[in-house]
Amino acid sequence: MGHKGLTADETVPAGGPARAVTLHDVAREAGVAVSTVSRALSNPERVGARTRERVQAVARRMDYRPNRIAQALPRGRTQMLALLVSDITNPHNFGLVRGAEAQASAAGFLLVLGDTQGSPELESDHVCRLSSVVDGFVLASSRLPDADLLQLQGRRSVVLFNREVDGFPSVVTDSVGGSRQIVEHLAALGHRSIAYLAGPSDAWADGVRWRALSSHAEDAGIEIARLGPFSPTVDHGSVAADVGLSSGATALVAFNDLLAIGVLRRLERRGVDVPGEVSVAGYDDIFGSDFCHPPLTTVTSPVEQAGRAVIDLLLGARSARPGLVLPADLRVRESSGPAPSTTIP
Amino acid sequence: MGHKGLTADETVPAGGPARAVTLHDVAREAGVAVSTVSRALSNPERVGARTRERVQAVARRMDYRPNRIAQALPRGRTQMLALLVSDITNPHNFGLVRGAEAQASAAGFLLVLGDTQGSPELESDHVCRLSSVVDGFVLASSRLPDADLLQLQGRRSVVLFNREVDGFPSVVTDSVGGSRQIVEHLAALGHRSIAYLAGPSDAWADGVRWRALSSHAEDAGIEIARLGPFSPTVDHGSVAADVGLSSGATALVAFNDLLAIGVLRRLERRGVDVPGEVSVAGYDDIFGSDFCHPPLTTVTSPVEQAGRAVIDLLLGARSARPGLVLPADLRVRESSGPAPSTTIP
DNA sequence: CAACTGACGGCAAACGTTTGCCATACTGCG
DNA sequence: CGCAGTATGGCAAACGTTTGCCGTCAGTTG
Repeated sequence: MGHKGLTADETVPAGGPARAVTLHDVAREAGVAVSTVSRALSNPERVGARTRERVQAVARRMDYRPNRIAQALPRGRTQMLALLVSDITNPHNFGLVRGAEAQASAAGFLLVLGDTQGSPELESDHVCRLSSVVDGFVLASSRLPDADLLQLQGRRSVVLFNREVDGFPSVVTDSVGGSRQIVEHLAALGHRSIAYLAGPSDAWADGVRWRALSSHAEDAGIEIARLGPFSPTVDHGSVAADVGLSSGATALVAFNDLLAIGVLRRLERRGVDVPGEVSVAGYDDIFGSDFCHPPLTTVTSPVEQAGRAVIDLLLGARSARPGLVLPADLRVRESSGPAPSTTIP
Repeated sequence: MGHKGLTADETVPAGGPARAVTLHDVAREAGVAVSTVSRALSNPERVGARTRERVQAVARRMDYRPNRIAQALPRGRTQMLALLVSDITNPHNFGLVRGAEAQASAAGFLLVLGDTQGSPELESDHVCRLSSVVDGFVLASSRLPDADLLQLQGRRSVVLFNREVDGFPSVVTDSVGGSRQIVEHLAALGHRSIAYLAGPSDAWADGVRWRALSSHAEDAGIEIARLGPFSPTVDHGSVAADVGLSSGATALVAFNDLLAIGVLRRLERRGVDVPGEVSVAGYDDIFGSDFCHPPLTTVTSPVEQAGRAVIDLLLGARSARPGLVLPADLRVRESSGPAPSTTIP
């Protein structure tokens, strides 16, 4: 029979997937047992220098690549991690995904991505299908009930992003600090009445943001109303804008930038002057927030760093502490300005 | 020892990952052989009705979930697919990822995501690490040399997105049609000199777009220059804008929208009137192209559909033909207008 | 009633690794 | 020279599944 598994100069244009080189092939070629090859490659000090050299040379020459699936079985670990996000098309998640992918990849792990589309059922589905495949989960903005999370934690390690549950390592952006800054900013501009355009009620961040906003508003003697909930998409910004405007508030704070940008677009189309008649602010500082019209005042957070942190936590790196809160700072742009009443004294 | 693997009402707060229920457990409980359980679940007509019922009931009661890794070994297929993109933070890819994830997931496949950061080495790296794990690859905007692709195809099935190589199934957006429409549009507005702000020279789409633009420009008797290459990011739009402007062209066509948006931002900051002094156009119609300032004239394409198509192709669905070209249409917005010389006759 | 047929269930060998344990051979020491 | 101790390499059993093959038993047919 012909050679096979040479350094890959064979041309197999139509052929089915050529069988990969296995430990057995290398062992046969090197004249040793498979176990020896296995050790020579993954546990080098366990085998004599002479054989080690020879085996490694043969393996290199034959272009041997361990089969990760086969490794995973006896090891019980797959070196794969899952990242579940609620909306893969939300730019907010891009940075998270990239940070996580980079960090996982640096640690020799593969990242499996899942899009839960904001549905707890789909999320639960994904978790089930993945739990025999991955060593751990990153659940970003998870909408799973606490009980389900607890149960999952029994089988796999889990890290939460932008959600806090007792007993879970998590990374969150400082929504309450951000909210405080929003309120202070609006208060300083003379706003006395704010409308919060809420996100999905099962989104953890929605509750946190609302509570922080309302408590700080109360402290500052500012009226605040919660409107919605609205789907956090640009499209649904239209409804939100109309509802917000009719509430009579002079400032609209949206659950996130997707919604805020939608609001901005709607207001522009309706001919409402921003920030002349009404100010708008959001959360996340997503791609586009800096060049929409007018540029959006929003709470920014180091999301790529969050992606890395979340993987570190999952991998049990000492450097990452369980309850990491990433700083979130208000970035003031042109969508917020003095309250209308104060401009006409 | 206590029960284990019951329907999951056990609370293991601190415990290590509880061992999962296996075929053996079910077999023992049901008093049959493992092979019978296996068949009862995945090949039901192969086993008698009475036993089948019983086994299935036991499996359900014990909450048995097949271990995908263990299944993959004898089957030789993992039911996982890889999607490699050159830049996960490019909004253009969001739709692709979502479409692909949805379609894969619908077919019972898992999607492994890789970010190659535009580097052929990183791409090759990912491919190696993934090839024992996934059943197939989607390479989006791959920068791998043809030879490497051919070699990979020998081991795994491969589908290309936005790149065409002989012998490979691929999905591309109709860059040449889009380019024609750009040139026609600009010509109709009186432009006589265009600058193409090129992307990375190893990007397949860059070559296609440039050739299509220049050939149609020639046909229309329009001057066209290729400037760059530029990194296709918003940040590098600044350089591109300056270079483009100094070329004296009245219209700038950017390699993609990321670059185009960067150009727009730079021009606005420099006080250059768009489209009064210069028109700008791009490709992809990404998130943000419709609300940047001014809204960008660009070539749009059904990218989520592309994501689905690419998976269909990989899975060998009959419905998807090997050389799929998705329509790309020019979306005219405010960033393009009459050439300056024609407005002052 | 014997022989044939098909349905059904079990045994065991894969799949490609890892790893505990054992046998051998070599080292150095008394 | 004999012994203990150690370095080295091989055997074989896992890991959890799938699947080819075979035996058994019931049902059918002549």
